[in-house]
Amino acid sequence: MSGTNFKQQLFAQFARIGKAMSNGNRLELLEFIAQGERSVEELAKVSGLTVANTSQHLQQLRQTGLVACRKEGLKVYYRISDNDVLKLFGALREVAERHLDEVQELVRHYLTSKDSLEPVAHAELLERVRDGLVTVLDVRPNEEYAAGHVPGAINIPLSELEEHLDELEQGHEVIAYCRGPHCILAFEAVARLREKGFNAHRLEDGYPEWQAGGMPTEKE
Amino acid sequence: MSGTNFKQQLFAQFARIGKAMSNGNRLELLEFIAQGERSVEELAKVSGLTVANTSQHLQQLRQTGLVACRKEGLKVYYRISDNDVLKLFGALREVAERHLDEVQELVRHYLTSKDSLEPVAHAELLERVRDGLVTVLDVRPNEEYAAGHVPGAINIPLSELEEHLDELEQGHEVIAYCRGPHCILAFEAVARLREKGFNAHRLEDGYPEWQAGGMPTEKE
DNA sequence: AAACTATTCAAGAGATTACTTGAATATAAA
DNA sequence: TTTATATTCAAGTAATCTCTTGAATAGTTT
Repeated sequence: MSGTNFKQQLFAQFARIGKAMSNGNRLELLEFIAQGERSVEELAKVSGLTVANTSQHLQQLRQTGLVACRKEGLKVYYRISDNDVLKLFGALREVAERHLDEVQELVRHYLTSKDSLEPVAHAELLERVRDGLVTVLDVRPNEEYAAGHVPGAINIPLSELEEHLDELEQGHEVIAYCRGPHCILAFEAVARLREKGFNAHRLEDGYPEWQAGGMPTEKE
Repeated sequence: MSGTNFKQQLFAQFARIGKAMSNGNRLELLEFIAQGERSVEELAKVSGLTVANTSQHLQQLRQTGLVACRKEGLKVYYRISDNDVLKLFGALREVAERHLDEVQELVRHYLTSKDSLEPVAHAELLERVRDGLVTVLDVRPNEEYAAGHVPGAINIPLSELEEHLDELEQGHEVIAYCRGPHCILAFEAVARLREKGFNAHRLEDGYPEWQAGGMPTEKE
């Protein structure tokens, strides 16, 4: 039956997108690329893969239309091809965070393990802020920050973190927070900041919990 | 570095979701399930797979949290676990339709091949409607239908098609339309209706083109 | 209990995937 | 032209995936 045949061919094509996203290294590359155009070399470096391997993954992403590239001189720069790819990535992430026990486990483990993340309690944070010892970093999107945030916090959405590192003082301690304990924005911010040499920590819970706990807030 | 390790483990988990969606048969099953709870046997039948194979695919979907199931007597009924799974599927579909040439090719080929789909032109449709010969079927979501539709068209979103087949007369010719030439809702409706024995056809283009072409419209 | 049914489990064959290694291209600099 | 650099290509290996087949399990009916 040709209708069925069409359907199967169609789903086989859809599956190519799934396949492109079925490898952790490729997803990591995709996320790096989502932060802005990157060359193969840069991507290989941040992902820890060999250049050849990186190149092969990138070509798979390209063949399914998830990324596009342009050549400039010796280098080839890869970028996300379209906004809908980010939406897809976000949807995948959400499903994973909500339905995979392993993800929740993983987040909980890393967020609570002392030597890797040390969350900072609410009261403790206020003290440190008063003493002028810390920079509080809100990594949520601009709109959410504008709707209310921790007093004195500066806003750098996670996606723009690398470009705005100059707003943070190297010596200063940085405390990052986001939406809540299940939101991994803050974790990622801390991980990235630590890679850059910052003394970064994570706020226990997120803004909703801060607010619900009766702590002071501030609006734009 | 434990931060990097966390990240890689996290992406490896995300990749499990991609892997679950990396097979055409599984995606087809997922779509059937999205239309309502189905037993393994039913799913095996509509997909054309063996029962054992179907069961194995279903378990993969279940292990990644995309579907859930309940047992009732001898049968096991599978359902979509959550709305966010549908969002993910929709996002994947959109990316595939917009970025894979093969999908566009496939749709164009099947949509234009005479013996399988025969699109109906705008002017021709109006004539047939006037003569009371056809039922015009709008397969878009309710909101879109409410915002404007082809005069006299009835609205059955694709996802509810099977449940509302009684609104269509068997003998009557059915002309389906959706958002546009790249939207495959209408094609699927036609394919499914034909499987059920209806004399179904597809409207050339979709509602935006109909409107843009200066044809009459109607609102809720 | 015995027979039946829907589903799952287990093992195996063939295809596909991920990564490595070393060579091949293509562009830029000397 | 020669040399250097960034990327891609190609071949090979180990691991994984899909599907088939036949048996095992769990629940229903007789």
